[in-house]
Amino acid sequence: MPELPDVEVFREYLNATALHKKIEKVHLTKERILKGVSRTTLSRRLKHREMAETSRHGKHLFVKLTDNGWLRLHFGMTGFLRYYKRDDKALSHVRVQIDFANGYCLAYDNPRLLGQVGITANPAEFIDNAALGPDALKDFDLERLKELASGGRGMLKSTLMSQKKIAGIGNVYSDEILFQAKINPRTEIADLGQSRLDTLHNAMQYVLKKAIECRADPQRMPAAFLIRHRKEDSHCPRCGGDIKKIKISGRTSYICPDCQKL
DNA sequence: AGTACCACCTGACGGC
DNA sequence: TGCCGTCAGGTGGTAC
Repeated sequence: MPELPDVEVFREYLNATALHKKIEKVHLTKERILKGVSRTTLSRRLKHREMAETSRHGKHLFVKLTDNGWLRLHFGMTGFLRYYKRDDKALSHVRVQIDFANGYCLAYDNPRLLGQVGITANPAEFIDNAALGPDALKDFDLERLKELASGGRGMLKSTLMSQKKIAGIGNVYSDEILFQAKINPRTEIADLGQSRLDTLHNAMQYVLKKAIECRADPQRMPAAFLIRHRKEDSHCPRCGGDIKKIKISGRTSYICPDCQKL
């Protein structure tokens, strides 16, 4: 699930719960989730410190530790955060649990283990090393989209989902953006004229902002959002036609063939 | 460079 | 009820 809007909501959640609290202990139940850091280093970096601030780039959440680098969280397909009192009923797939002195903890839960937990000196360094593109919401103006369109080739949907070109958009929100912009996901990016690039850019900003506003919860999103109709045999909220499920590079995509003509 | 496909994991769901 | 195949919103590697 976690794409840019979801991770932004996690960030706000962490800000509202776990910030500025003394860390007492770190429980790591699945070492596999760690990336580029050892169990002991993770524990040493966190212990006796506090989470001072957060930042997000694409689907990565960064948490600054007082005087000691940044914790990095990536959520894969099934990760999420939960802050609760330690004696409350435990979640089923907690991979990292950070205990605070106040008796509460922040749990990183991730059933499928496809995410990553790491430590980095600072977000900029990680973003650079990973060669991530600009954040789709914070750093992606119309000019950058035009640059991307003039430089590259390929299907629009693949471009939107490429983290090295634009960071933060995944399968669900690329479908949503293309649906709102009325553009077919197989459109060649080089074939987009100025007016459609403009439309696409507006749709990106609108969809991502609106999704965050709705706390990344499809139920709260406008009825005109495709995300509420991601199943077979459903109807386009705009024209009433049949929503189609197609495969693009092995990923499931939902489109309205009438609104999104090639 | 782009694309298709597989692998990594586990859980949910539909069909039998 | 239970077993089995299929699929899932991410990413990275492979071969073409």
